[in-house]
Amino acid sequence: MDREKPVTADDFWPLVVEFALSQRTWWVGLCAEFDLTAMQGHALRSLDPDRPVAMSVLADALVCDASNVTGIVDKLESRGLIERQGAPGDRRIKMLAVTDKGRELRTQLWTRTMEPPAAVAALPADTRRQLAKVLRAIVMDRARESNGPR
Amino acid sequence: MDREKPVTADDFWPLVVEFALSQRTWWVGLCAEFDLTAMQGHALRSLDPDRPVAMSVLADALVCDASNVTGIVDKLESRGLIERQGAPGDRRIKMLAVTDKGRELRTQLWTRTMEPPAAVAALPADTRRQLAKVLRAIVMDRARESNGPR
DNA sequence: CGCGAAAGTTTATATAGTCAAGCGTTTCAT
DNA sequence: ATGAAACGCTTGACTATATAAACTTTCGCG
Repeated sequence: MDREKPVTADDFWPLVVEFALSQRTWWVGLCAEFDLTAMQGHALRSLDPDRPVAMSVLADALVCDASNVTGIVDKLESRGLIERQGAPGDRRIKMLAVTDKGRELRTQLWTRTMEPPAAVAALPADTRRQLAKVLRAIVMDRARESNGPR
Repeated sequence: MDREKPVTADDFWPLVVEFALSQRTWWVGLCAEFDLTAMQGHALRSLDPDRPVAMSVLADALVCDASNVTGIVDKLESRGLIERQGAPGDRRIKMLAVTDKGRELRTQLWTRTMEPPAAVAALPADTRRQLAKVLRAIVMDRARESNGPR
């Protein structure tokens, strides 16, 4: 079974890509457990129950168009998970607040999300720390690129 | 700028989730450079130019429904990147072959994909090798889980 | 006041994902 | 061999998501 093909340094990036791809179905499946689509899950995850944000802020966080957020928010709101609220001082803005129901679901989702697969849990703390460093660097790298020249 | 918040081992898994989100837009953008959607990119990437496979095999690789693959393959075929071929001995099966044009595009896509972000390229080779080992274990773990009890 | 920009929504079009039904083939038990 | 069941792929209906354009309401500012 385990063909002992040696692992080289150049395997790293391809494996990151492979890993990222396997992420997709994992997240979709996780969200499905709560009757959420992947984007709805991301949205609920992004929202801070203690600090409502404008829709445009959520759009930025999800890296998607504002018009798109309308539909996603519609769905979450129709399920009573979040609420559109007016913003003081600017009637154009709609602040997104997480309801109690939403807060609870969000916690459950978070709990499930944080259950690492066996292979991850088995990693030595030091390795996890190293990987965390790399991932953070990549995430920040990408964020800088996509926010780009301000 | 760089706030020196220390990275802990427990940051790893949360960062994977974060990474998943940033990965989405990265891949979508990459594929868009070649006028491919994310799934079309995945499909083209999955197909082996030297070894045609049945549509159902591609469906498994993409972890999506067979009916879905029909449309994706339609698009790729209409652009002349792949071809449906009959299978010897079973006329139900359609084998997917990558055309010369598809082979070339696939190579370009692969080349772009394999350009590691600066954060990765900067890692010492030994670190990359170590981390590659870890990731391979995780990826294989996931694959085992989703293919499940055969 | 009046102009332009911003925040959200709406509409149209295209891609996906799911599920059910359909069609031609193949397998297999009898 | 033959008929029922299983298989491989396609279709159709429905929903979700992405993108782009037009539109509404509101704000900021000269």
